[in-house]
Amino acid sequence: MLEVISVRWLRFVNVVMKNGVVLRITFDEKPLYENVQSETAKSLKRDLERYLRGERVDFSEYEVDLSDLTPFTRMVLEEVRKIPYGRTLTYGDLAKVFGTSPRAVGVAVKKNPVPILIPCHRVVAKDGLGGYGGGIKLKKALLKLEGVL
DNA sequence: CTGCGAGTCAAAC
DNA sequence: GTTTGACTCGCAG
Repeated sequence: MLEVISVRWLRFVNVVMKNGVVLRITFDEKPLYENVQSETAKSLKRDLERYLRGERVDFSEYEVDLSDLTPFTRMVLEEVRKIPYGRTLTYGDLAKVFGTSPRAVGVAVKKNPVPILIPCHRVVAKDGLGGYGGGIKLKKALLKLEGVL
């Protein structure tokens, strides 16, 4: 079963779920037509709204689909997922964990299909913010929500 | 302080 | 094979 959640925030946060598993999250100009049925979807919608209001929320229980990604990318994203609310790591920190280069880490996190659930905005450059797929202003806004910056 | 070159390595072509 | 990054480091101006 396919479900869709759409939350207004800056633009819109659109979430697509299949059988209770989150396939992807995108930041769009327009909302998607919502279809929220399962308890999981309802719960995720509530959690998103709380999170975007600035409350501390833990998304680690939601299942995400990383099956299209390469093993390396999956590994990096799973590590990113462990970064706790309000904390950040640098690309270099993660590179050290895997014995790879900061640049390779950047390439990997850029492929994150489910921002927020996998908090790739918590990965920053050593001096500065680094980039963000959905635009740097989003990254800044998310970090601000969490009280970083 | 700022700028630039080189090193790095997974992915995409 | 070659090119390209959501990076870093080091070293000149």
